[in-house]
Amino acid sequence: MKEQIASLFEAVLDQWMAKGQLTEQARRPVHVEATRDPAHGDFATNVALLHAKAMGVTPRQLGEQLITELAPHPLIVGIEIAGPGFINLRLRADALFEPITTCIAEGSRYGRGATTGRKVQVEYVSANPTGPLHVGHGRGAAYGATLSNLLSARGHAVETEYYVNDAGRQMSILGASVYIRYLEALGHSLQFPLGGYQGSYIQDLAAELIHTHSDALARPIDDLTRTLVSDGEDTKDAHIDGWIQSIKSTLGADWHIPFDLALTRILDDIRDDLTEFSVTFSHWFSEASLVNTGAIDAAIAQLDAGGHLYRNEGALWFRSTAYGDDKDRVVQRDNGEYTYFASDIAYIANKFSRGYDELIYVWGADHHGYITRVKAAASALGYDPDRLTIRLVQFAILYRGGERVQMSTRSGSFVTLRELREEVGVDACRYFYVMRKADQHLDFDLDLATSQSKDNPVYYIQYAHARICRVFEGLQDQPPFDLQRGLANLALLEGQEVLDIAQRLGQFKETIERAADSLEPHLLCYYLQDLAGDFHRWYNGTRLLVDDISQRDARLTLAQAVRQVLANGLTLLGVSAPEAM
RNA sequence: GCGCCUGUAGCUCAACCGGAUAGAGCAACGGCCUUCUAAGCCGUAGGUUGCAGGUUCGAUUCCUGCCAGGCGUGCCA
Repeated sequence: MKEQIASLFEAVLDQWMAKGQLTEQARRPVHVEATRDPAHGDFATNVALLHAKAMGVTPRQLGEQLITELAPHPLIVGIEIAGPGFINLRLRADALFEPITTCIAEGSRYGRGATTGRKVQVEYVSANPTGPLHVGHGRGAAYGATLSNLLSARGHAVETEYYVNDAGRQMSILGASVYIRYLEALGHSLQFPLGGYQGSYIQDLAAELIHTHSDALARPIDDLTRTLVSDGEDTKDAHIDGWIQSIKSTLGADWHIPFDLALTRILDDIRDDLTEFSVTFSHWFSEASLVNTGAIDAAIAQLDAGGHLYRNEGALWFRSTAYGDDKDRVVQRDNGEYTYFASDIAYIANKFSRGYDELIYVWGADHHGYITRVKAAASALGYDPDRLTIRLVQFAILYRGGERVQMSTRSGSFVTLRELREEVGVDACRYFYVMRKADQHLDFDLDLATSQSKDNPVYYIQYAHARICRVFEGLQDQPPFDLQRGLANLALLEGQEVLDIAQRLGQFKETIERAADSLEPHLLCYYLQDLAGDFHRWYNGTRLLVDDISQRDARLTLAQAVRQVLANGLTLLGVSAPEAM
């Protein structure tokens, strides 16, 4: 409907341009919006305000001219100029019910856009597989998944990806941690390194290693520790690196046994964890594959050929300052090892080579400093950095009993995503994570999320859905519901509440578009809360199952449309739409 | 120091790429259940949108400066 109205105005602007009254430069797109105040009619546009100055008349004068030249439309029954120059339009009552009809016709597809042909990749979570996901990863997971759903509903071809950091130093530390725990469990006396992974899951993995390999992997402790520097707050990095080196050289090919065990088990755990959270990926991309296929060498060679690299103090540097970075970045250390950033560069090249129109990265807010260098790398590789979008997700702060829950990875006292899910449930968890703008801190109130009370916004929406389901259950003793009869009698619907609902239903699609285009899923949360509120208000004052069959079915048709949109919206959020509560 | 983000009701947050009287929820107060779930609804109260300028018909929104808070600023990953 909006599009129809807008095109009427566009046609007038076209005429003006043809007659030379309006220049290309001064022309603005026509924006039609649903009014907030019923006194302003049903729809309004500010075209007159936008073009008045360029055309040398007052907005109200231009409005008058627009109205007289506007082609008549059978559904527009009122048109007037108001305020500083808004044009308010009033539609025939049955036209306002159009969203109901469309919603019923399209069902679960209602709200989805036509295929855009745009290919988008969303990479998110991508947590190091060195331990279970914690609550910080949870927000990125919920945000990325919901965003992907929205982009898909928007009509884009969406692929999702988890980048597995299975090649870096952190993974070596993980493998070493498991191996040291393994030695410990076999009775060797040693001090577990400060720089190792402390969590109890490491001991579990060591126990599994004993189960499968007995003591076959054990080596004399003195051989392993001979060259180690002492462990301490200042030397823990050197200490654990020493361990890694001695374990690798002593174990030789057997090193991959504890390493692969740890990687496989933890990655499986992460995958299960996310699946239970309704978060799945099209691809799991291995960083190690970039190493093995020579992709890193190739990418670095490409940068070198382009003159973007130089040597300094033995290291190889990328001149990212040429693209606005604060300082140049090392891609290869003086010891010959590539940095993590080198993998990132190869990964960027790999992604672009797969033909996506847009690459979206979802990162934790602590990665803020990496945006510039990654975009710089994309530019230096010859790609358009604007096709690469990076969204930062701020951390969630948990509150329990009004107190902030302290979390520390080091002490192992962090809250895992799994624990959070089990405490508050997937539905509340998914909803709470995305209900706020991603780049803002999120106060996650555990008490509120777990409370089965009216204060809990996710229940408010689900309750509206369940209520509608209950009404339909009440039909059992009555003549069956006839959808066609309902659609034919929509004109019997009365009251401002009904108009509000119909208007809201009509905004579902544009809400999805807006949320997808701005990468802000929280808009959908607010929309669903508003729609649920519209419904509760109507329901409270209107009995649906009345004796008059025509009236009854008209009301049930409206209820059905609301239920459909609530279900469609909740599905996009990864939240269930319960039939009973 | 530099860079980015954020300042809106007592609290947590909205405000449709500049629009009409800045909106919800919670907290406070007062009402509504013999009728489809009261996990609901209605009403009252609550604001100089951090401060000061600028741009314009119009600014919470855009620009500048200041104030306050957060994050980032490793040959770490």
